[in-house]
Amino acid sequence: MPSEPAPRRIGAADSKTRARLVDAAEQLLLEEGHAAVTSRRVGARAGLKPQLVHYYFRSMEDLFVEVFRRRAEESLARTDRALTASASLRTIWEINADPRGAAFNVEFVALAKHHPAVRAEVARYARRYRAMQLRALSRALAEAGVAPEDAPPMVALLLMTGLTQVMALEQVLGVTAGHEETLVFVQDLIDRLDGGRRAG
Amino acid sequence: MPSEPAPRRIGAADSKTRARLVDAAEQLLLEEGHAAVTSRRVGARAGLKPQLVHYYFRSMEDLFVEVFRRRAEESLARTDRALTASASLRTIWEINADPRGAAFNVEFVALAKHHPAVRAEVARYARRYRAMQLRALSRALAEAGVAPEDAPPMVALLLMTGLTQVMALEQVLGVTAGHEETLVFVQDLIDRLDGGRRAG
DNA sequence: GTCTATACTTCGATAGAC
DNA sequence: GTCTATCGAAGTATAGAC
Repeated sequence: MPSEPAPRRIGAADSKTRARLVDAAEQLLLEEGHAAVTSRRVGARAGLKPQLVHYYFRSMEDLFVEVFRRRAEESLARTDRALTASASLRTIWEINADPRGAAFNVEFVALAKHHPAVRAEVARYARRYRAMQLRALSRALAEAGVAPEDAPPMVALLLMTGLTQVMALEQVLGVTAGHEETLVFVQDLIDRLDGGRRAG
Repeated sequence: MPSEPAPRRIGAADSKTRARLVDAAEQLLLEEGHAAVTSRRVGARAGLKPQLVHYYFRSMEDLFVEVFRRRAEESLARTDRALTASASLRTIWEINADPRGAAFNVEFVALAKHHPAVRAEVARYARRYRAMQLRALSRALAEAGVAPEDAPPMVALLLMTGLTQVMALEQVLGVTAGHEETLVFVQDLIDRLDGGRRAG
């Protein structure tokens, strides 16, 4: 049987040096975009030799996946805590409207289009996040007395997600016409629903 | 006075060769993402020497701007034609739901984050497109008998834009849970509004 | 007005030293 | 288990020939 072409050795996953490289990659990704995340620049940012990137990660794609995974897990945990503390419509909206992570999304969606490993990881996270929010929103809408026929939780969730994402994205471009008006409208709606429970 | 540092000569804007380079760049952008749009690869795709890219464009960023501008103008013209022919809610929705261009958006938003010239061009287009749609949607909602207090046109437009964008984006990831349900819901709503004009 | 020869930088990756 | 010396390929851009 044709043995594998001698895989090169990869550093331990719990290495301190490895964590520093992931930190550096994350910073570069946020500040300058994924095109700036090269082994040389990551090494320089971490104060380490660039070759170490290739020692700890089989490829640059692997490094991207690791950066994403770390942030995604943290984000899921934070959202879970917030929803456990309070599952009101207001809380769910605020979690969605939080612009942190919007810059990340832009970079990782672009990466996902052409890197299968990144795409798989982003998709996995998107599904978990969606399911978590859907559970909370279903309950919150029911408690607010909104009938599922009038506003199916999944439809409401996609509308909310889309709205916050498009506004975060336009913020980057400096296009903010209508944002304030829309935020006021949505928050009024939520106040009415959250306040007047079982009122319709 | 310190004269400019000798700008190098740039090819004519109406050159046939130049158009071929823009075509090649557009193809590469769609197929493999903006990271694949390098002078070498654009040249190869066009069947030309890579140096020609630098003859016709002062920088790679200029090439990106040109690719974007060409598509954006075409898209604006197409939308304008569609809205002139029919300004119903259904038409406006269908224009938005058209997934063509979604792949482009992902690439150019990522580029815009770190290339000022691209950002300015994308923002300019976004504003024009938004204004064009807002005019049409305001009229369509009024004709359907929807009061601006119940559904302000700007709010409705941002919701619609966000919804179609987030679905197009998730399509790329292979995450389509809830999409069908949401499409049916929206289309039912539109049918009711477009059909029962002045019904409320 | 058009194109090419060439310079110089940076890239990802690996083989082998400690 | 950790790190470095080094490679070949690919990147942008310009000066100068036609």
